[in-house]
Amino acid sequence: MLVATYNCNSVRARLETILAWLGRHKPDVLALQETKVTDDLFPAEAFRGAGWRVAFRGQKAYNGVAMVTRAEPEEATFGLGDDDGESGPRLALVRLGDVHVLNTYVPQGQAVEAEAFQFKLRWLARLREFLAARFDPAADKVIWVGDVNVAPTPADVYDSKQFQNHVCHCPQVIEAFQAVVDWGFVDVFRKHIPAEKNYTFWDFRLPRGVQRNLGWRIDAVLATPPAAGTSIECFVDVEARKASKPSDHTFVAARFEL
DNA sequence: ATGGTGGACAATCCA
Repeated sequence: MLVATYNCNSVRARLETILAWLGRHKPDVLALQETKVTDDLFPAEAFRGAGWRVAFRGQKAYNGVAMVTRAEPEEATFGLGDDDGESGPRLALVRLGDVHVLNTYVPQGQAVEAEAFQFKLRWLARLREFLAARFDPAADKVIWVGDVNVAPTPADVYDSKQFQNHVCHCPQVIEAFQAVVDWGFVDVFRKHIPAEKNYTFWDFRLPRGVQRNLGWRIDAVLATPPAAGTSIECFVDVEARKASKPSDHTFVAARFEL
């Protein structure tokens, strides 16, 4: 089973890029974040016409998640389930047989002194509760992918010192993220890819940022031990970030013997 | 030196 993730920064603007990647890699699941479109305007027919199933939950201009799958999921749900739909466009969960694939777009947080940062910390705490209420990490096969907006170690950002107070790298956010991981996840990305200058995101605003590799690892692939134990590879499609009309993130994928 | 670009969507907001 091949599971992939991509923060597309508008599914409509990146539709051809996404369809080309699907055709090339034929994943079982592609998790998308920042689709930036309401459900009535989501380009579902473009995916279905190319032979894919797609489930999505979005809103106008911001956020939005989608799950593109080869087979129809037995279940597809959205949101953390503890609100009035606020978290829907940030979390998708599908079940394919006994495998659960979770897709999150964790709030970015804006600045450490902003209310949005407290919302981010609470959101991560709520995610741990969401998992604990539904799964047993020792028994259930759960694969968690997505834009987690956290670079959890100094090796996960090109200049760790410069970003000590950044919402994606400061000690408070790393602690909040680690609490979710400690619920029961193995870092499948790190199992296969060395902790040196291997990133998934390069800021649009830095001149030649990709060529200079001024990146961050803020897109994640994690899994509970019963699923992580079967992973055989993980890769970042850096070439896709260099193509015309890229997102600032790129595709990350992992293969499991599931 | 606190910039830069990209997307949505219509003046800025978010990243």
